Amino acid sequence: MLTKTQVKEALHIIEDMYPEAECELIHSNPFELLIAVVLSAQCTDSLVNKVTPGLFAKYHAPDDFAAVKQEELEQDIRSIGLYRNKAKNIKKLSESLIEQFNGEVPETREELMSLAGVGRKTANVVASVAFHTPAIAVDTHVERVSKRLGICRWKDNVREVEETLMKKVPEEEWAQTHHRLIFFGRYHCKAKDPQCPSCPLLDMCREGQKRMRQREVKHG
DNA sequence: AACTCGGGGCA
DNA sequence: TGCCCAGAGTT
Repeated sequence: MLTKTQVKEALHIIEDMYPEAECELIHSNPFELLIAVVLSAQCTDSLVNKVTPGLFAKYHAPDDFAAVKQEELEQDIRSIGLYRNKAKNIKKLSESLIEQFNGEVPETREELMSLAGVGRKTANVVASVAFHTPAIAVDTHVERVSKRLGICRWKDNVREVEETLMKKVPEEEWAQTHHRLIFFGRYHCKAKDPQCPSCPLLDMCREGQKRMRQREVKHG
């Protein structure tokens, strides 16, 4: 397990790898952020960012999504893929926002998670980005990178990964940590094809060391 | 913990 | 073609 100091160093190195890495999920209000995060499931943000300007020019509040016909909403988000499920999810989410919170996006993680179609990851993103509540959103990249590097244990579940990160990263860096690990996981520490030989974190990486040893054996 | 959902993008 | 993608709900 990496120490707090080692984690800090690792995050610093990652930041140098992606100097312009910024949060792509910034929206003018919590509702738009919430919808954008739900839309981003199983696809990249750049894809979602293609439809959100037009989408939010047309829909401004939960009432608008609740009122529109499902087929029409499907067409409005068709280009991001999985559009039938996502249109259905957004309508259900909007309806539960109206029912439970009078159409206002709640601020706590617990309240956010009580909404239809909102799980731990989405709740943490919205709580942290929109309401500046200290939280770390753990998605598949964050989880994989944390485990490979040795920030947390291999057997940790999402909740435990989250807790470990919160312990080892200063609170003021939680939001940016999420995005650093995402970029690193997406472009370098890839799920099926990690680029260990060219990785600046190799020296401190548990999984990287292991993979390099296996590589040596394999190649003689 | 292991499925199910299921479309666009890219090699 | 085949494989992946910044998840959530259900069993």
